[in-house]
Amino acid sequence: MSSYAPSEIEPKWQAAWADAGTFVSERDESRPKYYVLEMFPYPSGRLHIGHVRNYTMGDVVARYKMSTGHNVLHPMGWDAFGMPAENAAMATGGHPSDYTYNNIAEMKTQMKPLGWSLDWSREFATCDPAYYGQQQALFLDFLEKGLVYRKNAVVNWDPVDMTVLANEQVEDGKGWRSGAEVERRELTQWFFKISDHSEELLEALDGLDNWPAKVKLMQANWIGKSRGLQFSFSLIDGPAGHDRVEVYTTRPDTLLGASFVGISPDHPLAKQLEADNPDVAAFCADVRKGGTTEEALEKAEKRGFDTGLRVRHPFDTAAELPVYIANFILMDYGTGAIFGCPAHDQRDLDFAKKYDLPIKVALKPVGAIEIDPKIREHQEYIRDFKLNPSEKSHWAFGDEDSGEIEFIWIKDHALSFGSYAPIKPSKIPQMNELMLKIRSQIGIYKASEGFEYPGFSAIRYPATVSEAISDAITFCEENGVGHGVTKFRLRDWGLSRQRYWGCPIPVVHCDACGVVPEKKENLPIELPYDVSFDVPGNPLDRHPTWRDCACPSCGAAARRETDTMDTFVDSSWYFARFTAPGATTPTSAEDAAYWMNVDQYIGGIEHAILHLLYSRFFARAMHMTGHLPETAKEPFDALFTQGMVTHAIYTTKNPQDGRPVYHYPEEVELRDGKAYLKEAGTEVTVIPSAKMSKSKNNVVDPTRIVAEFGADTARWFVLSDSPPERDVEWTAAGAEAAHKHLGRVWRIASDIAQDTSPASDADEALLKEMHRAIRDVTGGIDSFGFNAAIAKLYAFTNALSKSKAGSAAKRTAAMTLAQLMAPMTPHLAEEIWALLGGEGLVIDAPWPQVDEAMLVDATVTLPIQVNGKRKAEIVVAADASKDEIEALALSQDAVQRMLDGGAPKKIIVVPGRIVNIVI
RNA sequence: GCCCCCGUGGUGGAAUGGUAGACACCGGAGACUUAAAAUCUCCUGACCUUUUGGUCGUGCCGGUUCGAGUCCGGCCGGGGGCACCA
Repeated sequence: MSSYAPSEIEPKWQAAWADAGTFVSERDESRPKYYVLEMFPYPSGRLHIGHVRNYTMGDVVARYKMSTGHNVLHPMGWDAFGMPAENAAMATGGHPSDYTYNNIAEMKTQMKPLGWSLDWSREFATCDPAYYGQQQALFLDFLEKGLVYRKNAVVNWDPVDMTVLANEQVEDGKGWRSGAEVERRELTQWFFKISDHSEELLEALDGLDNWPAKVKLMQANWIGKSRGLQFSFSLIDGPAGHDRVEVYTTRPDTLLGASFVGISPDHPLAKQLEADNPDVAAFCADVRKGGTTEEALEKAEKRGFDTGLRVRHPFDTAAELPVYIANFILMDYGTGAIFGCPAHDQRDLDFAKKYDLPIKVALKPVGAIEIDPKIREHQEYIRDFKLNPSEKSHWAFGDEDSGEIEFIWIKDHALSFGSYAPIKPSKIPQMNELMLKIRSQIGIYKASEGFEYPGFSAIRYPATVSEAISDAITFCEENGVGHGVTKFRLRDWGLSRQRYWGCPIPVVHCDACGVVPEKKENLPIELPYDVSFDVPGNPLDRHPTWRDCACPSCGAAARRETDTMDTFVDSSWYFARFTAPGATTPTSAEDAAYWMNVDQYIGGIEHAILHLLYSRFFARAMHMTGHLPETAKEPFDALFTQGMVTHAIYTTKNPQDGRPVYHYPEEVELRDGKAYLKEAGTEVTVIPSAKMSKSKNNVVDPTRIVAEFGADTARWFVLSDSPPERDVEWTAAGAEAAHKHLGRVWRIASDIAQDTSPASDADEALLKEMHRAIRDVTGGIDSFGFNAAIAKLYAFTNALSKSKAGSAAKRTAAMTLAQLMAPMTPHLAEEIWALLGGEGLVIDAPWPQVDEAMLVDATVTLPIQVNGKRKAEIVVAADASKDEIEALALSQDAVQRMLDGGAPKKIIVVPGRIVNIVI
């Protein structure tokens, strides 16, 4: 007998599907459509095992939906613009276009052997002029609708290379090539007005029932709706044109604790002072060093410059507050100016300590806990006591000598005060209990003595912080201090990139007419091929002729925009383009109406915010400009975010310099639970579950796996070992086990094909097992529980292998097994289907149906618990009454022993589940 | 720094609030074989116990419940994102 030979059967069935045109989708109004999409790849040229997992998950869904009568759209393309191609051109002298298209060809040859049910007839790359030309048309329509505009924005500027850097090109605040300290510099840039849609993008999240809750939460946090107070401090003797400082605060209830005002270095007042005062200019230049990321700004040491200017407190006109220029205030958020309340904000506290500013306590609890008046005298002890050094959110303040604690501070809940026992490590448990007690009372607070404004504290006995905020806004409005406003953290989407390998922005700069949109008939505005990458900066800027053009408005000589689009633009509508990839407009109405929305979208959690939010915005903008129907405003009906494929790293230390040396898995052998180098015998340190990285030599190459074991093994393994949303660790042993199992299935099926045994009384048990398998596998696929579905397939295979059933029942069971495996291991399934005489292709066969009658058992096993601990087990008829169950449960030896002659207090019988006896 | 997620045997993991460890890997024992490979069968959370059986056990500390891996509060540890990587 021959053996399982994937290298023979896989190409055979791939050819069969291709000949039958199985995966080419066409509109068919008579069948329900199903659009399954995996996030398309960047063409790195190297298929990664992570791609294999991502596309196999989509393939399982696609093939399953084909078997349930759906007209499935499952396309593939390339997210082909971006920096790696330019970096490669700079490093090796090639051209980004050649690099990209070669990579696409290479990756496609690596993808085909995996047997995914992709409709390659719809393939495109975002760097195809046919695609980006339509993107330019969309841009022009958006521009006309007022969805795009220009404004200044900050970029990372490398002063040596004279070029803009991406965040990933900034390392420790320095340019990756030049090593020069990066500066934040303003440039005029194009923006999409996504912020106009903040409210709607936030509210519509509620309707996305089949999105992971965590993605929705991340997006909601990103959009960052907040209610606060906007008001102005009047400036004392400010420079001309600056008589007040407008601030926005989400904590107006702490206004009485204000001790300084901070403005962004990019604030108009700061810029005025910068022009007038060299010291200010020096400070501003200094804080502009470093990258633009929020992380870099947050982590940077908080620094300020005392401008010498003073403002008046709106409620205490005798109090004057200093105005600082501070490096942690963003011009993009709120008004670019804040007031600092050190008593109730950690960052403000750090700042106040550093610049010796007053710390005014504005809030305190009222109620059971008495306030110790010594508190204010002991402010110098702030942070001198920690209840637990690792608990950053809890602070205790007090008298070091006596050990008396006067109050504690619980993060996010303003200040809480108390007077209680001395602190000693042994007392910490009691302290925690006390803190919990205080927690239950916090929020009932008022302004503390000494910082009151008549009328302000009187109104403030709200139950929660949010009520306090809302009361404070009302109070301020009534007293003519500012007004309540709603703000969003979401900023407009800057799409300009000063780079070559992207979609050119189709506008023209004319001396007479200004910024003029290109005419649609001139699209696509194609990238010139003859460019060089030997010097940094944008080759489009340096090109001798490309910029030259005629003004679309007046016809005079003009210059093209040389900025290209952010690659997120490319990926914000490709899903719509797949519905009509050849259309001469961005979309076609019939195709969009039929195929949209994406029924199931699958991709990495790393795209949870930006890509998905931008796509949601784009779908709305495309609807506003007539390119998508109203129903496609939320383009992804269901979203699934899958985990990474990880692999152990094998490392030893270089004896000379102690640096790590990374070894390929093939160089390592495992013995007695330890790892050794095969040649030298040196013991190797194993770092499990690490992200794959070329430099760490732990990348798994799918092409090699397919060559060694076949595509079905690779597909089976990436689905089998972990829940899809979690990371899976690739192990050689796991891959071999998967391969062995598929070989076993093949052998079992071959044996059954030869079997002629008559029907037996084991038939029913096997068929019952089969129906349970149908139920569980179907449920597993429906709920993205692929690993659970595969576990069930293992169990069913074991049952089939051991069954003494006759050949007819076994054949039925094996053919059903083939069908249930077909979404995961389609080649093997086709082979078995054909071997056992199945009609046509298994992919065309209707999905097996569960016979409910076959799922019912006559008896049921119930565990018996005593006080929640399992003590015995009883077998009862499925329809046994509660009384019968109770009686039988109580008669168990183990139960009698526990009862020791007494009577149970209570018996809980959960039918079909469990019995719990309370004694 | 801010936001989000995760934590169960030697390993990956399973478990509508209801028998923790399904299924698989590793390991062990056996069958087959001249032998090996392949294959097949059985065992495999820890501790105590001759068997029977018992105790403990889902990162840590508490809480809710007849019953908690699951729900709640507080931590600890690991990972992802933070707007020019895609």
